[in-house]
Parts: sequence; structure tokens; C-alpha cells
Amino acid sequence: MGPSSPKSTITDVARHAGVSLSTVSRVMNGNPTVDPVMAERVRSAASELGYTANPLARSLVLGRTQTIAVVVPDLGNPTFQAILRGLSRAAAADGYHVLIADSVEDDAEEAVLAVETRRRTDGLILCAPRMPEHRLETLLADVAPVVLVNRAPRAGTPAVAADYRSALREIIEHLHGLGHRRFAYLSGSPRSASNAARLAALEDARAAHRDTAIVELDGGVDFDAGAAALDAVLETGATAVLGFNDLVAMGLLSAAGERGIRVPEDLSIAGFDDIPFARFTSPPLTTAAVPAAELGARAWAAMHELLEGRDPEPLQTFTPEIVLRGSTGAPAS
Amino acid sequence: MGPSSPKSTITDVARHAGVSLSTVSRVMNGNPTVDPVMAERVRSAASELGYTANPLARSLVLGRTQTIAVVVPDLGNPTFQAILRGLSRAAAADGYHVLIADSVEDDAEEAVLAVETRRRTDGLILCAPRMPEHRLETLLADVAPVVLVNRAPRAGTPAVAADYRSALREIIEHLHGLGHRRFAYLSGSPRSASNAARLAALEDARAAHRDTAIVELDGGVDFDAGAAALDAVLETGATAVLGFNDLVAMGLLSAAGERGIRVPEDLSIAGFDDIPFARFTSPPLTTAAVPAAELGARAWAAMHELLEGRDPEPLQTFTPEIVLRGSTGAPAS
DNA sequence: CTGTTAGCGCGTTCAC
DNA sequence: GTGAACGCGCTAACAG
Repeated sequence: MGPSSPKSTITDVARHAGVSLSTVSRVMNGNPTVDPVMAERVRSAASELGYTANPLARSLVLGRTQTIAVVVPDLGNPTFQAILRGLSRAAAADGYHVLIADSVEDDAEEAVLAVETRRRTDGLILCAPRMPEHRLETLLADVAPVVLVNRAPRAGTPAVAADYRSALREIIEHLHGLGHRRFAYLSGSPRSASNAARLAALEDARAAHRDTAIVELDGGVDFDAGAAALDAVLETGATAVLGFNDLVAMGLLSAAGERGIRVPEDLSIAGFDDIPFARFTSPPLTTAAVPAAELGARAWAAMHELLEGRDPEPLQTFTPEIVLRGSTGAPAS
Repeated sequence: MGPSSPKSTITDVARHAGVSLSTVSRVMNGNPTVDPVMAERVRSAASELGYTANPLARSLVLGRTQTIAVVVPDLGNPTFQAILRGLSRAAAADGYHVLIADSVEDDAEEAVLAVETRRRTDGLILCAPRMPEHRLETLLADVAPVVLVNRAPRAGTPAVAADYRSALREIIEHLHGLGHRRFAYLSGSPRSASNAARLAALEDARAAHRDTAIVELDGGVDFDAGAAALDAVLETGATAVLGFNDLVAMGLLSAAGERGIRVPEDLSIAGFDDIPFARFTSPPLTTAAVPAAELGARAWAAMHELLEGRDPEPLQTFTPEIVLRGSTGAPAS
């Protein structure tokens, strides 16, 4: 049992140093109103016993846990993984811990997890919540302080988000410039705000180009969903496909390859997110680079402001950069 | 403010129901020795106030937090992401929460995080700890209950691990069968136990095949490290390369492609882990499928046993399945 | 400057 | 069956 054995309590240290509890507490918390020699005596007693204040007890009395909760819809999604990574590292740099919860794309579970994890922490970061608007609205009041990632903010709830609408708009514009006039869009989680933003981009494009048709197809959020959508895509006669995200686009790309469909000659395919492996598909995937880790870091920064009693910006927006790669090109005909 | 507002305490409920604190506590914990009508009165008061017992206070008095800590070397590594996902979902299914810490491949920070997160939780799961053996040894005593993932276990510390040695051995065997006699191995984190296991596999292969040479090259753990290793690899004259993991192999594969080196004709490349995107490189990557999510789930299962006072198996081993894809083939000459 | 006291919110003996 | 009292380990008022 090393000196870091965490079994000793503040009482042990007090007795060992021949002082009162308060004095130990003062020393451990760097309170300067303590006699230097006495302080030293306490310190050596503490280190001899390997004493560290029990975080639980401190949390109870101080009313803060130095921990925040993060709820994500899917820990298997590269974008949420990147958000979590950026968030976790930023929080750690400020001495905070992270309690993680994965709702597995279940929007009922999402609210439960939010409340439950929030109670054990000082604040909550909700990533791309799938729950309906009214549910979210009532939830937010109960879990403050809370920061939203990739979902429209409302009064009192700061948010950080990528501008999916502009970015998708840019992708479409580029493809239109290449000559595409018939598009298919593979929609993702219907309840996600970013899907709504993408749909708005489609509307923008339709309004800007009366010669252009965009067919919306029900899709999913993962690789298999994209692969399964191939037949539906072909039926639309589209020359270019916009995937909900890179995973979906990669699934479609893969299925197209197996079917002998040439990309981009027969079909242009664009993804969204620029996950780490988007550049390794064949052909490499055109996509929009969402700075996920940065999003996570900013979400923490906003939460940190809230925790310190300051006012963070209500909304921080990042416009993803379009990354043109080999999966898109001019239509063959 | 909805009914789930978590501001009320057990005292509020007691007053509201006209009973004592103890009675409320009994009702909330399902203690049957309470008059049914009184219990009902308490329950309605509780739901009216949106009361839920403060988890912190419960943790302090009960001595358990319903939370476990997980320390990983790198949240950006797909394998650890998968372990975390499997772990988190398994723990959630048993009503436990997960506190996550990312050591960012810093083995000094690793020990600090382990102790620090352990104190706020009921147990610790250490994933592929990079710290030296003696440091780990003394740490383990201080953080029990603890479960190791992908590092050799010792008395009193259960572990779950993939058998890297056998799997790499199999890959080499396969390549040797194809005619390869000169190999390069791109080593990863020198402190990781799985790197040691891989080196043992190289020894096995050398002993089994006196006609075979395997050159060890210092590499890293990520894509860029693999790409940077190309020149060194070419200098060895190897016809086949064994990457520390898929990331490294993919980096090399990509660099080779840009240099006009044909894979597998000029160079066979094998990875390790079978991360989700290994099948999407061009050519698709030969690798060994480490069941990472399963590893995580089993790690939780072992921890759960520990928490319930039972004895989990000291070591659960999984042998990764070899997945042969297009990045390996017979040497050209 | 230091020790004593009173909670933080809850579970749990222990008497009634 | 029920309530009063104690303690989990700690911090912060309050006296001295």
C-alpha cells in the first residue's frame, strides 16, 4: 500500500498533526491565514498518510463536482467521437472531468440520460439532441447550465454549431456548376436539427436554380443505410447524390462500386463531415469539413463561461470548408 | 419550471407529506415496512415536487457512486473509441455511469488521471496503459477495484485482452506462404504491452523461418507516422510491411500510392485492428480484426463482478481473426 | 491565527 | 410501523 492510498480522512490527518479539522482544511485549500510551521506540520502529516480530500464530500458541501456531463446520440459516430475528444481535452485542461452518456439514437432515452447525468455534475452539454422541440424546450430549463451542440439555440441556452445549410449550399452550387441538374439527397436522422438545415439548403438551391430538381430519399445515418439506398438513388435518375454524412455517402459509394457504377462519371457522390477516413475511399470523397473537435472545445469554453458566472456568446457558428475530391465531377452525358 | 425540477430535497418532501425524513427515505428505496397509504402519500408528494434523491449525498453515505472511470491513451484512436462504446453501453445497461479520461498518450498523466478519476467512482478500467511496469504495479494496489484492457494481468487484477501475438503470427505466416521473406515492422507505442506482444510474434516467426528477415522500424501510432515511414521502409528492401495498427498501415499505403508504388505488387501492407474504415482503403487493407467493442463490454462485465463481490476470470483473451484483403499478395519478383 | 459548531442531503441504526 | 438522532467527509461560519 503506497503513500497514495486514499483511505485516510481529514480526521486522521488532524489527529496525526495534532490540530483541528478546520486547520487541515485550511491548509489543504491554500488558505493563507495559517501559521507557517503549523501548516508545514499538516502538510507532512498529509503526505505521510497519502491524504487527499474526498471529492464526493467536497462536492456535497461546495455544491460543485468539477465534472460536466456530455450526452451524444451515438458513440460510434466519428463526428461525435471527435466532438467528445475536443471537449474532453479542453475540459481536462481546465481541471474538469467528463461524464459521458450514449443515447444510442434513442430520443426518449436521451432526455432521461440528460437529467440523470446532469444531477451528478455541474453542467450538461447536449450534442445534436434528437428529441422533439417541445421536449427539448422543457428539458433545458431543468438542466441548466446547459450548452447545445449542433442544434438551434434559444434564449438562455448558448450553442455552438456548424453551418450545415451554407456548406451544403456550396456543395450543390459546385455540382450545379459542373453541369448537374438532377440530385438525390439521402436524408439522415429526421429529428436532427442539422438535417433540417440541410433541407433548407435544398430549398435554397431549388429557388436559385429553377432548372434543378432534388429528390429527397429516406436514408439513415450509417454506412449500411447508404449502401441500401443505391437502388432508390438509381431510380431517381440523379447524376449527383448528396449524402447526409460521410458514412452514408461511403456506403453508397461502396455499393455503387460493387455494382459497376463509375464514380464520378456515372454518379457523383458527396458526403458531409469530412471524417478522418473520407480521404481514403476510392475515389476519395468530396465533402464538407466540419471542425468537430473544435466544436467540442468551444462547447466546453461556453460551458466554462457559464460555470464562472459569465455570459458566453449565444451562438458560435462554424462554416465547414468544402473539400473537393475525386468522388464528384462533371456528369458523363 | 417543470415537475422534474431537481431543487427539492428530502426534507421538502417530508414536510409536504407530513411525515419524517426516514419515512420518505424508506419509500424512495422501496423499503416494504411502510404503511401503504402513507407510502402513497409520500410518493405523490415526491412526484408533485419532482423529487429525486441527490446522487451526491447518496454516494457519500452509501459509499458508492454508480459510476466507473475509464482511462484511455487516446480518444482519437478508433480502437479505444470502440472499446469505450462497448464499455459505456454495457455499463449503462447495468445502471452505471462512465467517467472518461484521455491521457493523450502521456504516461505520466496516465497515473494521475487514474488516481484522480478513481476517487470519484467505484472502480477503474485502465485501457492499454502506457506506463512502465513498476509504476503500474504500485498504482494497481491504490486504485482497486480495477480491470486492465490489453495489458498483461497480475494477481488480483483481472484483465481482458486481444491476443496480438497469435494474430500477428498468423498474418506473417500467411505472407510467408505467399513467398515473402523480407519484412518490415513499423512499431508503435514502445511502452504498450501490445507492442511487446507483436515483437514476440516477430521472434516466433524468425525462429520458425530461418530464411526470413524482419526489420523493426520506429514508427508511431497514427496515420502521419505511417506516411513518414515510407522511405525507411523502402530502404529495408522489404516486400511486405506489418503496420503497428491500421492507422499506420493506412498512412504508409497512402504515401506509397502517391509515390507510384504498387500495392500489393511492389509492396504488401498489413494493418492491425480492423478499424471500421480498413475495408475502404484502396486497395482494402489486410488486417486482424480486434473485437474492440466486445473487449469493452467484457471489461465492464469483469468490473461488475468485482463490484458485486464476485471473482471474475483473471484473464479473458480474444484472438483476432485475420481478414485478408487486397493490400497483401504475392511479391512481384 | 485557531478550534468548535453547524450544516451539505441522505441512509440507517435505535428506541418508541 | 414510525420518528429522532447519528454519521458519511468535508467546508464555512462563528467565536475565542
